[in-house]
Amino acid sequence: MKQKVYSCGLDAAVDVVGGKWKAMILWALHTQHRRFGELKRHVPGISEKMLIQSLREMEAVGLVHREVYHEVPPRVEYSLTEFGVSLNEALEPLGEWGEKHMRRIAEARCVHEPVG
Amino acid sequence: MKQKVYSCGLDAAVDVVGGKWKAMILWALHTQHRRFGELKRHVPGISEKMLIQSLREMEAVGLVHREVYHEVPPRVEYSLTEFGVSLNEALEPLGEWGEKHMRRIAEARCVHEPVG
DNA sequence: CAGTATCCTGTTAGATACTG
DNA sequence: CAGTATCTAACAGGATACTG
Repeated sequence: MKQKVYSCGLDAAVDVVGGKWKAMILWALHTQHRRFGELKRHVPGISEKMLIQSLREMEAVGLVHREVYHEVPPRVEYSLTEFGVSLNEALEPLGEWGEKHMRRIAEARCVHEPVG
Repeated sequence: MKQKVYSCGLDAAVDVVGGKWKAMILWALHTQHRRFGELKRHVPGISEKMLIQSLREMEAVGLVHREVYHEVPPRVEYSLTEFGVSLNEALEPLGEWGEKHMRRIAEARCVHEPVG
């Protein structure tokens, strides 16, 4: 990957939480730390591939902490770092906005193909 | 497009501001209304295709208003609706977060291919 | 349980050329 | 100026099968 140059803060933020799943994963971690399987249940529709991929990227940026317990069966717990918590807080207003206008958004985004 | 069902507010919000450009376009409109060409200059790197496409989608959701002036040469001005303004406000903390941690993010996201 | 490894597809976005 | 049209590349993401 090339040197990234962001043109504004939003650009950088979107680069980090962008994609279909990261914001939701972050949200799922905002109260407690969770195991891989737990997360999978908490983010409905996500595949194992996308879950681990998103987690790894967020771990690389320092948003998420991964703790391995060497037990049988294996246990791995994911949690937010301080950095992750701060991002989550920054994301909160957006989440509320989406919540509030969900119906309107859903309606606007499903009537794309005119009937007939 | 199928009926959309969002699993949370963030999901819905990301569906609306997602992609590479929309958040930045919204931002570029947050102070004043702007013409097509102005926007292009204000969102560095965007192609005309992506600009118009993003604008149209945001117009369809009601975030952006498009005003055509029948002059020669043609003039079209884009501005935020009330709805767009509210989204922009919800986006502000995220923008600030990105601004604050830009360097860290850029560093974390460019060292992907190990040397040699 | 917590992943990896492939293969495959649809969508996103870039390039280029053209128009009212 | 403000777009449209077309083609193509790249990537995100899904499906499926396998592993320590």
